[in-house]
Amino acid sequence: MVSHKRQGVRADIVDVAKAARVSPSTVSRSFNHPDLVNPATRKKIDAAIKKLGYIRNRAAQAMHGKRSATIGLIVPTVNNAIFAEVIQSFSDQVDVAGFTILMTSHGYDLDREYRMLRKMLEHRVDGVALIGLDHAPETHALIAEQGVPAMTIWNYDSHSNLSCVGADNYLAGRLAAQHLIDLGHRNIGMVFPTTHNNDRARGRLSGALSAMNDAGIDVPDDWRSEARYSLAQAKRACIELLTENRPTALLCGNDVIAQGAVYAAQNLELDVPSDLSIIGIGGFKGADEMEPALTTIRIPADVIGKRAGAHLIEMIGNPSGDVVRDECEVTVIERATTAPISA
Amino acid sequence: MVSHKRQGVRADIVDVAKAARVSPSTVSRSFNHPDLVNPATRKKIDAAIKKLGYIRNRAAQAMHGKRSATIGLIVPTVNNAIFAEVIQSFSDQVDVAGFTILMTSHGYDLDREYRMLRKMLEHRVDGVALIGLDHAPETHALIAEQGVPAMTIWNYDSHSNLSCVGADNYLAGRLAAQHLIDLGHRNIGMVFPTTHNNDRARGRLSGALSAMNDAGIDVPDDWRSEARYSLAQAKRACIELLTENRPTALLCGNDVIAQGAVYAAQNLELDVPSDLSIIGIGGFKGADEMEPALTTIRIPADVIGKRAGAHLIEMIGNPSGDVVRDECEVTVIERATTAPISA
DNA sequence: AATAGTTTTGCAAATGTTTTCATAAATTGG
DNA sequence: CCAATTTATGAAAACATTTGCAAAACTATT
Repeated sequence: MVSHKRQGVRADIVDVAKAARVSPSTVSRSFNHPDLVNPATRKKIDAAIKKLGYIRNRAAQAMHGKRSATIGLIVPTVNNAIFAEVIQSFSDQVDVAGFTILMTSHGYDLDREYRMLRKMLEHRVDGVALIGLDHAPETHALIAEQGVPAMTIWNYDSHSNLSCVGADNYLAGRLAAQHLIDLGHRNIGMVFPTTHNNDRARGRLSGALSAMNDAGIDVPDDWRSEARYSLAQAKRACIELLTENRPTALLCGNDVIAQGAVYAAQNLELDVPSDLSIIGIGGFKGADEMEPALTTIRIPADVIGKRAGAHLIEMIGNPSGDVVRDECEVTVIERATTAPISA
Repeated sequence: MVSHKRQGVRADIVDVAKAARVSPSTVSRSFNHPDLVNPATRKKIDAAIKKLGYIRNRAAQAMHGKRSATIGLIVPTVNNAIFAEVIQSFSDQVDVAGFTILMTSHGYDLDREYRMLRKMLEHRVDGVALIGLDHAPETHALIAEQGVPAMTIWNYDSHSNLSCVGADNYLAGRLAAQHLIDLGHRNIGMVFPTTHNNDRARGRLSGALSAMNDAGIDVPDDWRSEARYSLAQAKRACIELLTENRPTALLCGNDVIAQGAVYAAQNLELDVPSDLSIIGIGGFKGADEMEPALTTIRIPADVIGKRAGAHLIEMIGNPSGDVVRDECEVTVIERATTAPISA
């Protein structure tokens, strides 16, 4: 019997070559440029691969300056319906192009985001995707310095220096406010998440405020409330707001808060929408299945994720260095939680 | 001026070595065994690293047979509150140990899961985590053959041949049924997701059925309904079930279905819990914030993810080959959607 | 000041691929 | 049937690290 490599050791490209009686180069070519190798030889090689249970080593490949076939995805948190949706569609999109996702979360900590980016670069990802446009200066610097194709997901900004695909949150805020104004509301309460390190919320808020301002509507300070991302918190904040004041409508910075607002109204025995109109922003999947179905400004997470993936792959394919900015349309989805003031 | 490497090319460990006037080996050691290098030298090296913006190459490291510092995570979908929660806590846990997650989803397609596993192995992940215990035979074979530390998350099974950490779904099903039975219910409808390729649902269903059987309760065929994972679908299924029959309680295979059931009841003007008790299984974060708050069997996603991460890291550290099986406790959380039959 | 012991460093080989270049074999055209 | 192409393969260098081994530089001990 011919001498074996010791058991339990993973087969190697040269083991495969030996077994197929060809050179390692040919095996490598059979993977990467199948058209350059004789079909008959390829068959022998495939047989050897199967027999030995060979699994190619991407690390070795990446080391060769070739693509690592990975894309870094850095998100604030996975545990959030709306991010989960983008992540899923982004992941699906890059998967078909043969990429695998390296994912980390930073819990809205920009320093941590920077560290995660470094980690990704250590793994030599072929590209990175981040959420939103708020990043530490070092993060921007590192991306520029390393020249890695990068893409920010979720926000559109016509002046961003990083490529971006997403929605215009300012516009979303405006649309939400405009919808309420169009229905005749003048006394509008606002419940938003904190805008610190959160450009989404910031954009929405200032958009909403500007629309209100244009319509000559003033929002008193105590008609504005801040809620963190949690149904319970949102509900509590809304109950508080509604017991002290009595706006005819509530503009909520996201759908979770809006849902909390609906619960708050139910809790206070206010009828939605006849006593109180409620509008959210986001359009997460469950929103039209609520009772009553939520009126909201839809930000199309699936489309955004998908397009972000496509753009990033394109950028990896030919790194022109040009920044791409792709605006995804936001739409007002009128459902059952808003009604004209007269009703 | 001394000749430079051409601009724009990433610095390399030998560039750093040159800049710090030491050998590449020393630089490498300074990363991997800092205690073996003189603090003064280390300082010089750190300065050089900073100056050149050097980022170490994990690929090259991995190629050396060392750890790749990545863990593969293969899930059915990210886009599901309950998985998102496990993913997050798993990810946090392995992150502190320096690992990065390579993540893919397969959309409940076991063939695709196998392909994803191969992909992970190509990247030489140090370990893999899968969801649930239903996998293609080739998946099991590949894991065994490659000897990669593997862990299944979400289900506990005292006889599983793969390491597992999770809850006993059979028990969860039993507890849910028992809770209703204890409240005096005898006419119990059941709404479950499809049990094909879904061992979670299968376990829960058979657990529930066995408890009912023990109590001498029979569930007629038309009191059982199947709903896919979606609020809208669940709601529809429940409305259908409730218009044709009038059980006093509904046992739902997961919390999303339970929430759909609550909506269905509201839609039919049935009061929950006085006209109809509803119990879910899962305990997702939003459940206690619903109106009314959902009674459910809590399966502690965060604990499961965390412990799974810990176990897997442990297995990577010393690959004894022993399978670990860790059962996480399920608890009935009695909230506002269940009440005694007499009420 | 010489010896032994310890700490710190460098050399060179090894890791698993891909790729360039060269060569051999097969095919085509005259 | 010979030259000119074309196609298929192999040899060897390259990629960016890590590590075993040995040498060199210190310390401590006498």
